[in-house]
Amino acid sequence: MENGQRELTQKLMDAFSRFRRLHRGSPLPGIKHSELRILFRLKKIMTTNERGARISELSKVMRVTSPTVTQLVNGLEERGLVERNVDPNDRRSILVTLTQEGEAVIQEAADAFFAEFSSLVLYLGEEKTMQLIELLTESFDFLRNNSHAKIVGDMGSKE
Amino acid sequence: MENGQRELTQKLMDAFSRFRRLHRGSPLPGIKHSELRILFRLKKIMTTNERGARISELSKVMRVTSPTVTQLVNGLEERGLVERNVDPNDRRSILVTLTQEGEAVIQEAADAFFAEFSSLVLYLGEEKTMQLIELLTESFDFLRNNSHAKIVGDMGSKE
DNA sequence: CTTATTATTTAGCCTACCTAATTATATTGC
DNA sequence: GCAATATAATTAGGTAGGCTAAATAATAAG
Repeated sequence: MENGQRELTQKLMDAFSRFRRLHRGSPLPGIKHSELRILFRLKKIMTTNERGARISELSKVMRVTSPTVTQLVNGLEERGLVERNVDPNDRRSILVTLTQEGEAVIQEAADAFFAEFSSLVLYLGEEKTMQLIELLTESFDFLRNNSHAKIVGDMGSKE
Repeated sequence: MENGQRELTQKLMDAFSRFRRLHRGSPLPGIKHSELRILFRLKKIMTTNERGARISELSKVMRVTSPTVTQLVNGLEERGLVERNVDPNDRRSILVTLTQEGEAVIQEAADAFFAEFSSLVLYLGEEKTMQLIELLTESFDFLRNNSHAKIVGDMGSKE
């Protein structure tokens, strides 16, 4: 591989790696990003299905395993942001629903979340923001279509 | 907030969220992604400075804390991929160097590891890649410092 | 009615980071 | 020259956000 290209590749990798860490700060004190993702998903699902979402449904749509969803729901349930109810039609399943408190947190968090990104948009300016969006999208599409499944896909498969 | 701005923000959030999911994965069996990043960095630094890299130098350039670097170097040292030596000019510092085994691992891993990203670099081209790196870095630094108030435009001085 | 399948949970582990405090050395101010 | 301060690295312990394998419970299939 040519030298300049190797260096560019390395810098890009580093940039991606740092970037991944951005999602770790909590947008709202007392609530984790992963928990917020559950709440947002739940809200979305409940707009078309009032009965709530099954663990497996959340797991599938969020692309995480069900034990992961279970844990997150545990935390949210303890704080009264969601509720668990056995599905009467299939008692193996549980239906997770948002409580009023959960709704309130979503409202609050959405604003904080949005504020963070919108301040970035202001900081970068319109032109750079559009560039960034375009480049991310382009990269996403390329990597998705070329999923050689090395860096991007599995390869983390435990042996 | 103005409307176009709001839409830009929304798009940026979407792009980030989609993009983040792509960046997962681990390197070759027996070596972690984070360790490989150290090795690559070390190799690069050693091309211009044979004496090796200080922990603080790696920490700075990789934008992780020095305890993190220490831990990673520990693991690599145990497996004989790097060596620690006290800097004779400043005995507080240690100089980390690649061993032959480390070089070998890099060789072995490099093609597989770089393949995905380097194909992206080729796809985007040099100019767009550099743009992307810069924008990601800028965004990272901004969001990390999380200073919503400061919208000062000092866009200089990277690295 | 036994067996297989499915949904969720429990237990325990992993990566990739972090902060606070400690240790060892260097640098500065008097 | 030496006490105070600053800096480099390490140690100790924690966190977020996952994961797998095995256990539990309920349903479906033969």
